[in-house]
Amino acid sequence: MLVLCSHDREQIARWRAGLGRYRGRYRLCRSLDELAADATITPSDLVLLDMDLDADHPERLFSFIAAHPGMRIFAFSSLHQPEEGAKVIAAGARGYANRYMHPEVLSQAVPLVDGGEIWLGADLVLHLIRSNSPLNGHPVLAEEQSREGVLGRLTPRERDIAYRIVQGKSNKVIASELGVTERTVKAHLGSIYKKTDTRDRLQLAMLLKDQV
Amino acid sequence: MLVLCSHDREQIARWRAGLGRYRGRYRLCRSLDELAADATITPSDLVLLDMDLDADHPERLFSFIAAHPGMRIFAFSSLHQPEEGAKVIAAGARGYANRYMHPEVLSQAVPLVDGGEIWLGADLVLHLIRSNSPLNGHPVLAEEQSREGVLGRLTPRERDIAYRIVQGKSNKVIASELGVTERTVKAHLGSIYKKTDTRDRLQLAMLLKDQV
DNA sequence: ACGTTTCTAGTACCAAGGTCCAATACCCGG
DNA sequence: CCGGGTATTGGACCTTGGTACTAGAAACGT
Repeated sequence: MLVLCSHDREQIARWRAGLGRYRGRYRLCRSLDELAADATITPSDLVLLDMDLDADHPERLFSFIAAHPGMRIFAFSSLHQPEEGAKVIAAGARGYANRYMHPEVLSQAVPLVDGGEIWLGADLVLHLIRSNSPLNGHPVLAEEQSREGVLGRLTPRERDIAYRIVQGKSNKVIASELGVTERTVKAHLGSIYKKTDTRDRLQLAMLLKDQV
Repeated sequence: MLVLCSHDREQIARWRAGLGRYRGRYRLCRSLDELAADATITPSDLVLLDMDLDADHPERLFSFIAAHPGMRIFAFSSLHQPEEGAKVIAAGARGYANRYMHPEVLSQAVPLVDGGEIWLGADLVLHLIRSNSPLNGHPVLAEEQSREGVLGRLTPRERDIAYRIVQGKSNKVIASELGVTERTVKAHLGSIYKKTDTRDRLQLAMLLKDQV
C-alpha cells in the first residue's frame, strides 16, 4: 500500500500524476501526527512524505524517520539541497527528491524505492561523489565537450555574445561592451536562438551554464 | 538504441533477462576497441558496459568513459566496490551496478539511466553518505550555504514560482498553471527578486539551476 | 483581538526583448 | 570572379518583463 503524506493538494496531484501503476492503491495522510498515529501502517507500506509538512520543525521529521527504521520513506522537499538529502537518507529514508520532480521519472523511481533501493536525483549523486572524491572533474575534457557541443556551431562573435548572455548582461550592455549597436546584438541573438534551438536568453543561459 | 558491451555471454544473458522493454532493440559489442571504433554510436545511445572487459587495464575503461562525456554509460562490475563506483561515476558514467544485479531492478534502473538520471545501488549510496557526513560541517561552500538560506527564506508559493521560472516558463504560462492572474505572478516575482537579491528571471534561474 | 505575513489583484507606465522586413560590406574557398 | 557565410545596421512592430502605488482577504502567531 502506498501512503501519500502531504497537506498540499497540489503536491498530492503531482504525485498522482506519476503513479499510474499504483492508481487507486493508495491512501492519504494530512500531517505527521496523523501518520504517526495510524496503526494500520505496516512495514510493507511505502510512504511518500512531503518534507514541507512541518517546515518549522524539521527535526520532528528526521526523528520520525529514524523512529521507523523498517518503513520505506520517500521524502520530497522543495529545498532539494544536498545536505538535506544526505541527512534524510542517513536518518533512514529510502528516497529524496525534488517535489517538482518530473512525473515520468517519479513513476520509475517509486517502484525502485518500493523494492528497497535508494533513490537520489542525478545532481545529488554527483554532489556526493564530487565532495568526497579527491580526483574530480577534468576541466580540459569539459572544455572540449563544450566546443564540440552547442557552442561549436556558433561563430566567434555569436559565442562571445552567448557568453555574455550567460553572465546576465542586457543587450544594451553587451552592445556598448562590443562597440556595436543594440540592433546588431539582437541580430546575433536571433541567429544564436535558431542554431541552438532556444526561444530566449533564459533558455540559452540554462543550456550553456554548465558549459561556459 | 541500446548497446550491450561485454565479452561474456552469460553477462549478456543476464542483461537480456532484465530488458523486456528493450527487447530486440539493442546490439552487441565484444570489446572496448570495437565500441570505440563503432562510428554508428550516437549520443542518444545507452551503453551497458561490462567493466570486466579489460580487467587488466582498468584505466583504459575510465579514459574511454571520460573521452565520451555525452554518452550515457551504465557500468557493471563484478567487484561492486564503493570506490570503484565513485570513480566510474566521476569519470562520467551514469550508472554503476553489480553485474549480478536482479533483473527486475535492472529493468527499472535502465530507463532511468536512459533518461539521464544516475543509478547507484542502495549500498553505494549509503556508503557515500556515511563517508561524507563527518565532513558535513566543514567543507565550506559559501555559495552553497547562501543558496540554502536564499531558498529557505521564500514562501511556498514563491518557491513554486521560482521553480517554474527555472523551467523557462513565461509569467503568462505560470499564471494559467496556477490559476491566478499574471499580475499576481509578477507580485510574487518582485518579492522573490528582493529576497534573493536578483534583478530578473535570468539571474534567478542561474542561481537556482543546480538545485532543480 | 490585533498585528504580521502571505496571497491575491488592479492600473498604469516604461524598459527590454524578440521578430519581421531589408541592406551594405568583408573575407574566403571553389 | 562569384557564391556563401559572417558582421554589421536600420526601422517598424508587438510581446514580455519589471516596477510603483495601492489594497482586500485569509491565515497565523501572540
